[in-house]
Amino acid sequence: MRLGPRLARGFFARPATEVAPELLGRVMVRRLPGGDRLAVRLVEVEAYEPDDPASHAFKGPTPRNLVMFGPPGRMYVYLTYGIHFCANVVTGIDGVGSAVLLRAAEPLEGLEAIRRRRGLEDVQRLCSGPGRLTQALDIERRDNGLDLVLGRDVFLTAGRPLSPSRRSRTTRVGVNVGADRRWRWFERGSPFVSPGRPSVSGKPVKG
DNA sequence: CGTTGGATTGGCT
DNA sequence: GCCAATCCAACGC
Repeated sequence: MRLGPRLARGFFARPATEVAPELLGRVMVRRLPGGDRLAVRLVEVEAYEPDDPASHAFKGPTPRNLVMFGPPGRMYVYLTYGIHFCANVVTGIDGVGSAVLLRAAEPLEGLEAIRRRRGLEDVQRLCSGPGRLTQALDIERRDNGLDLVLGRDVFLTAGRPLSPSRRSRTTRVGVNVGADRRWRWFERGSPFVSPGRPSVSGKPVKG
């Protein structure tokens, strides 16, 4: 399986809506304390821009979202619904808050280790959602702020990016404000994409 | 200081 | 389809 070279800082130093679709087909590598290596291929992402009311960064820096305002290429991890962690890649320029949420992936390496972590056999559901992906890769609060460009424990490699014709684009999942923005991208036809339902234009997700 | 609700998931009706 | 789980940042008083 081709991992390719690491993605460089410059790759992330662009608007989230530009970086997000180009992350499809890239490989996320996770080195576990025991030495095991996990690798997954990204198949679903969402962009969160600075002027985006759905973004954690919309109202300015807070202790939680501070990493989003730091340099690009770092990982922003937060706890959602008190239960699940979500992993993002920080994008744009230092000092401005933007990121790409990693929503789903296809396991490439360490399948059995991932199955054990998830307590689940079905390959298609191992990483098919933001909370599932972080559980599969053992990403939690302690990993918030890790540098994906220079770090050893988590990083991204070139993989094989998807041509635009193999990408699909919709509104984002679970978003109530800024629901009209079509900032979710995924690999067309992939069985590893999350089952989450995109927001409907003009209507909130819930209610 | 008390309340609210969320970039979700899995289990149950 | 419905809803509980479980934390805590954000916000109102």
